[in-house]
Amino acid sequence: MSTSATQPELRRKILDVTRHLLIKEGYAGLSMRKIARAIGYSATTIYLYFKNKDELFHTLILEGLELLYKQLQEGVDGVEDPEKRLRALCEQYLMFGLRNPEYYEIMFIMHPEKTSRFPVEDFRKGRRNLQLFADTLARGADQGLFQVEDSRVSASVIWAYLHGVVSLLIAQRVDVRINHEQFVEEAIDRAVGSFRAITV
Amino acid sequence: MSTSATQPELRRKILDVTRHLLIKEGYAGLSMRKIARAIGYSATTIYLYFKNKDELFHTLILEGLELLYKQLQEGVDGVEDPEKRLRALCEQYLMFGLRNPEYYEIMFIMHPEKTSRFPVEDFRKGRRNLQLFADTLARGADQGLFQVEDSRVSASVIWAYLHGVVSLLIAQRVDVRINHEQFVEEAIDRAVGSFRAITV
Amino acid sequence: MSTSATQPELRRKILDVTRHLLIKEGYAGLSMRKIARAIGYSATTIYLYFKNKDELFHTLILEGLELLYKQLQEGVDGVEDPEKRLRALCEQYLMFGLRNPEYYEIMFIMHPEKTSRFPVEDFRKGRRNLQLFADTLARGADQGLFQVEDSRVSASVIWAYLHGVVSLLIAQRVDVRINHEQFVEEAIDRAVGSFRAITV
Amino acid sequence: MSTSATQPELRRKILDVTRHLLIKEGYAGLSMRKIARAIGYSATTIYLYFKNKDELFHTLILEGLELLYKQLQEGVDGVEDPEKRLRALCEQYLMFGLRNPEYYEIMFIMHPEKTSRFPVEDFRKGRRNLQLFADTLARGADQGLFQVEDSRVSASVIWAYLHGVVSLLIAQRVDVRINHEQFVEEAIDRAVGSFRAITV
DNA sequence: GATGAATGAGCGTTCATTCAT
DNA sequence: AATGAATGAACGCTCATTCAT
Repeated sequence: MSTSATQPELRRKILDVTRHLLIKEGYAGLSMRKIARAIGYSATTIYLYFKNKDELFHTLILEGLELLYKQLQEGVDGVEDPEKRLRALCEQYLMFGLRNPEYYEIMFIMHPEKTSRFPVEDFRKGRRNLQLFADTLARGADQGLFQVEDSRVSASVIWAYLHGVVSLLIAQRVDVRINHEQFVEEAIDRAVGSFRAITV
Repeated sequence: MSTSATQPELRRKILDVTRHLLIKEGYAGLSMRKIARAIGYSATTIYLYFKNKDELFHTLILEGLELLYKQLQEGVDGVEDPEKRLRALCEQYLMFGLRNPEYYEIMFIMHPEKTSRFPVEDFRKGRRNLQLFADTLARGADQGLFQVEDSRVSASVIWAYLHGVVSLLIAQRVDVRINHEQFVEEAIDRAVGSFRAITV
Repeated sequence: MSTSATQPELRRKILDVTRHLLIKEGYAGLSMRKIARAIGYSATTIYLYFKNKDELFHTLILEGLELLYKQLQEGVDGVEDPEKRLRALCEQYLMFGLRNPEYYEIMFIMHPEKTSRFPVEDFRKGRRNLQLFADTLARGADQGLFQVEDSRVSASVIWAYLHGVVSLLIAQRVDVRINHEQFVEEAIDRAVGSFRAITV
Repeated sequence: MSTSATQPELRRKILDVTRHLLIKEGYAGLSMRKIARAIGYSATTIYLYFKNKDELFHTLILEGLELLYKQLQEGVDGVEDPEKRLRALCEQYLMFGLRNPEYYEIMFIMHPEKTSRFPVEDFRKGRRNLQLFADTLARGADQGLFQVEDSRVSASVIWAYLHGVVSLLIAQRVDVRINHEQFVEEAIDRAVGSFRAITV
């Protein structure tokens, strides 16, 4: 698929190390040489496993999107009630973002100028995640539980909310004197609640 | 305040040009030499007005925070009704972000690796903006209109929501097939609505 | 002869592929890895057949000189008249250069910095080609048909003429608005004619 | 004209050093770093005087073409007799090539793959030199002294001859046991002679 | 008040080559 | 007979920054 697989463990190591360096350095600050130093190999070696920097990051993006999709799916597996499903999606999304800030950074925060160089395949994978939200919203709307006009728009709105929460936390921009768990919980509550149809 | 102020107009020009270049080039793509070329002075000259690149950007961040504060204030000026105030704050915040993506980028999106080098002063200025939300929420809660436990936490939540909306839009991550105005409007509606106390 | 000959067909394939790649890529743009990819073997394999890049090219140079010699010989085979022989040699030389620009490039155009590393053997082979010209000139002079003082010098002169024609054409330096066939023909005519003894 | 002139002597020095390194290293083997080392400055400094490697070489090419033109012109200045003019042009051309092998290398030997990146301006300058030959040939033909059909074609032919002589000598491919002066002289004699109309 | 001159560090990438298997 | 794994050196180039004037 990508440059001959040669030694799978090292390939894995490169991906993992890159991922972790991303937290400290960010995309812009991360160079092939730094990655090489961190894995204890020469910079040239990385090119045995990835055609170039873009491909390395593209691989990480795909992995992240895949992982997120799996976690979202598992989160809703067997859950029938639309609101419970929606809540589960939100929780899974936040959990994913907070537990995998490195993945999150390249997946959703990286500047579009860089992003645009990656194949559309990525975007398709990304949309699949959004669709999970849209489907759940649509189903809830059908059952009269959610107040939704256009499920795709609403899914984007809730995604934006969650994205805001994750990215502020990752960037350590939420005041330290605030209880982060309480913050996250309230964010979920209100996000989910904002879709609830008022039933008198 | 910072490096001998010598010739105020030039200092201003540097800041403005930098800000405008930020839109086109992004932070990573912006170099001192490019700024120099754009203002028609030598690169060295910039160092007469700003100690280094960090300080230049730090100044812009402070300006942005100030500008945002002013716009938020103006938006609520004379508006008494808490919900209308909250809505106005949301609208102003979004408008600021979407009209000044350069400011927004360095203020709220830039990687912490960069940010951490900036003085705490910035964060204080940032908190002042959040406080406007908190105050409005608190006032609404006092009047029984909002359902709020800890106004600082809730302010952070609504800020996160708005931040999500702005940053997805700036990063051009919102599906082009979605009506962006509708998206923004719904985002505001739900965000504000999520604080409304249910009054039967 | 050079590095254990192991599997003759593969050795042959490496040489041929290299030769063909030379046309597209030129010497500078040609790397061992590209050759390896083109023959469908690993880069390491080439080193089983050739000590290093130099030896590979050296082998090609020798082959080229050999091929040129054969073609020159065939061209004059059975031709008795000195002027016709000389003309045939010129034609064969030009034909060889224009039909095998890859060979020609490494044989006669490549920078001496590279060439100097090659064994003198090559130059001996090269001289043999020149000798064909010298012999023909000498014979013509003996018969009073050519005006030649030192046949080796004169052979070098005519070689230089032909080399100029080939290398300008290969390097695409001859104005496109000029009829190249006419150019080549005139070049041969004058070159041959310049040796003709004036017989009134 | 090209990157700010800053310190003219250093700019000159870069050009001269590059020119001389070209003999030893050839175009392909010559790097910005090598040039930098040779002038005793950092590689970065070169970029203060030339936008990039291409511009540096392009400047040299233009200089060379200019210099050649001047020498050709001076050589025929005041010379009326067409054959003497033609001979003078040949002599000047050869002298230029042999005395400035570095200029000659980039002007006429460098691979077209590189050449094509240079502006057409260069080619125009190059054609101007060829035109001097063509004009002289045409004039001689008008006077019935030269046997010329198409002066542009014939000029190309004589240029090819001369180019062959220069490039073989520069590349040190002419047998050392041959008297080079004799070789050059004979080359000129025959080249010029080949245009002479046979007058009985 | 402004700049010309210069640089060391770093970037992504390619290369010929080696060595153990 | 062939290769997978790895590397040091080099490439063209850009960057933020310094310093003397």
